[in-house]
Amino acid sequence: MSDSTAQVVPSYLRELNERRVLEILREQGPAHAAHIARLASLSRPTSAQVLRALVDVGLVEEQMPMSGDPGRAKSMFYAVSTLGAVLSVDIGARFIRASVGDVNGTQLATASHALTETTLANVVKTMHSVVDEVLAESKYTSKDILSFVVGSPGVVDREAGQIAIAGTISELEGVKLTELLEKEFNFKPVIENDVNLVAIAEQNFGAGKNLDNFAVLSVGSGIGAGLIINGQIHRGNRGAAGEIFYIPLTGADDIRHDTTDPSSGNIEIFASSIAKNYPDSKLVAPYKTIEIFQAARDNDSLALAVVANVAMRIALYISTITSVIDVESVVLSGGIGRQADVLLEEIRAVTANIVPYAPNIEVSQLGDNAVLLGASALGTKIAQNTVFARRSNAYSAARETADIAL
Amino acid sequence: MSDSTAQVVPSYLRELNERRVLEILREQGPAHAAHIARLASLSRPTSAQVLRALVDVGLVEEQMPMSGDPGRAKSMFYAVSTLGAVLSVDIGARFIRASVGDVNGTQLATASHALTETTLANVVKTMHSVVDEVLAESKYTSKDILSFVVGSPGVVDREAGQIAIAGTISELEGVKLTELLEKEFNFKPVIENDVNLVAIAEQNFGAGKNLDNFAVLSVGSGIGAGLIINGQIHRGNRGAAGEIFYIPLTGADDIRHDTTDPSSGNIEIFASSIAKNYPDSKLVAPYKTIEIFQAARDNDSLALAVVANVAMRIALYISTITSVIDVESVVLSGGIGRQADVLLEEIRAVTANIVPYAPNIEVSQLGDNAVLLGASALGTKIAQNTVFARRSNAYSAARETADIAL
DNA sequence: ATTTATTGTAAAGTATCCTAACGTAAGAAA
DNA sequence: TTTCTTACGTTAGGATACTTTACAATAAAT
Repeated sequence: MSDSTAQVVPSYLRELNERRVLEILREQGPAHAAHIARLASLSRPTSAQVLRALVDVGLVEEQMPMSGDPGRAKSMFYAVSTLGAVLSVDIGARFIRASVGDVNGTQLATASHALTETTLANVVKTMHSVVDEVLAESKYTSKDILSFVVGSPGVVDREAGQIAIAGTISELEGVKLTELLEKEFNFKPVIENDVNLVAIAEQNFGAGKNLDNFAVLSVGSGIGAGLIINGQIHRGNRGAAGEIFYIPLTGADDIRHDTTDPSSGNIEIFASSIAKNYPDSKLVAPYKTIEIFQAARDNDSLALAVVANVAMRIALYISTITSVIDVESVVLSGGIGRQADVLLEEIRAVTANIVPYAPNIEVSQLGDNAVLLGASALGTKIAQNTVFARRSNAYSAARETADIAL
Repeated sequence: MSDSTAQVVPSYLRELNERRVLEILREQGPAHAAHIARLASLSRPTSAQVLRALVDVGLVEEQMPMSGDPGRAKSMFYAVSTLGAVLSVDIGARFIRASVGDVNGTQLATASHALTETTLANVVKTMHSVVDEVLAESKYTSKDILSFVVGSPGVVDREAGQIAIAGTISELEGVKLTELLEKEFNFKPVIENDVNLVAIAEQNFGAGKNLDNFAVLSVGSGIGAGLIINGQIHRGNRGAAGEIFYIPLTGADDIRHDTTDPSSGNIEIFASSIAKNYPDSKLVAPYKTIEIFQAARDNDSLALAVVANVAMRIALYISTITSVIDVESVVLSGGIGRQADVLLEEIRAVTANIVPYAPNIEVSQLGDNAVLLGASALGTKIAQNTVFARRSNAYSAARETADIAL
């Protein structure tokens, strides 16, 4: 199945060890050869040799002796971060965000531009302006781009490079985004579902840092999930994994039928519909999601009723995800999900009532840039592979492209 | 995450190649050295050397030159199958089945004994009798056992080696099955959920042979799923993946509340409840599942109504699984699922109506022994690892135990 | 000032793989 | 029948990679 047909030759060992050393250098920071040798379980001579090779190729920088620890004068080795730029873009329904980072994952610039209208033309135009801004701020130019990851709502068809069920930005539907953006930006983008990127972000920087199996449940104008299974993002056979709003859940109909509504309105509509039962509420129409949650924190009766209903529906989806794949943790994200601190206890209680193995349920701490963070984590991996592959032979380059699945 | 801390040394290459050659030999059958060299992308000298090492260790057998093909006289190499026995047991609600196979996956003996009452004592007793029978027939003794895989209903806690939600055999609940069976049979068993084993069976011998992502939906006295994700069985964080009967699906309540009923009765009960609306039906109470399906094939009105209802509910579960993990295919199994040929078209239609990315839906062709086949496939892998590890050094043995996850 | 700890490098040894070349054998072609 | 072709297995040589051992260099500790 996953048997590579590539030859297993001695040079493969060296490649494995070079990748290993580079990764250690990136994760643990600068170190000298003997230290690397210990971390990588290599002998000192081999460690030095591997480092020399990485320096020759420009992936690692050597800083000549400086004092510090006991022992003989020794060089420090750094993973080079100036090889090029990692460009990330988040196409949201209301904002387009972008960031530029280096190969080691450091963010250099971030920006967010409002998306005034959700036409394709305007999406592209806004992308240009926000990308120009972050590139300028980062001091990189488009020629330095090593990877270009774009987060988008909808189901991403990776073969065709297009969006299938775009939801909140319906004009994206059926557009060959890869092709289009490659023309626009002169660099082939990797398109990825936005919730999947949030999951990758949580895996790298958030609540999923040490978890092999968890889900991100994004609740906002629509509802969707991103799954990390066995330490890897799970896209499914056609990229439609996590498209849970199609599940015919008892009592969850209003959430799920709301997905094509660009406003995150259905909470607001629900509030209107039950408002008359809560005359003592201080909330007044038109109801706004944020205000409702704020009022709930102040124990407003209408707000609490609305929030309880949301909690119930979120619990239903969490229960479903757990029942199918039994994750260790579910992280709530998205416009509504990130407000879920008010209803966390309720969600936990309802979930525990439905399923025997309730997961941990937490609220994302990553903020508005979660998609960008994920895009950038993915982009960093891609960039590292690209750079590494440049100096590798054909045989190992083939292996790497296969690995780019992340 | 999955970074092994083990050293990457030259002998690791040899190990990789030895495993590769052995696997080729097991899958493709006997071959001579030059042929293996081509299949494994090795040079002829290396191929010969690897084979010699495997012969020395007893994993491979060499048959001296025989005439036939063109070219110089050449030895044929066989993967040795007489290293020991792979024992598999399927604890079902009504039957306990067992089989003995060799390391290469060939079944040597199979038997099935009725489980007269579902007490723990009787389960153990029946296991003994059926195991004794297959061992005797296979000509192996308990000393030859290399792996012992037991399929059981319920959620398997692999740490504790016990069953959590046993469903159809409630007496298994909370029993430390690993410990108990090790005492009884003098060999430590690997306990695995029965539906998971069906999934492994389908992956190895059935509809999932070339698929990386598919699910087995087992419909019988209860309902459950087994998931192959990324080519691997997915057990979930606590072994509860696929326990889908907890999902609060609209209209599926009767199936899901039936799980503790040891008879596969709910179809029969449903038939009784609507029988009065179908006076022209030739079916008479008490209704039997098998008879209902048979009658449906003859277009009996009551049977068709019952079957349509079952189809709808199955479609709901398939839709849910697909929405969460987007599998390529769903294989129907279990007492009712395997009768689903009558309702396949209906299931497909309803599913396509609910979800945008409906999977292929098929009926299992594996028959009553599916659990055993899966247990035996899993057992074969475990046994191969055990045997291989015996001759390996400590460093590689550690790697293998980690891999036994399958 | 000496000892101790630790680094970097060189040399030697071992393991792995490959290619090239050779001898052998069997069938095909002349 | 003899020669050619094909294919196998093996040996030899060369390349790569990792380890261990040994030793010089250096800074901190004694």
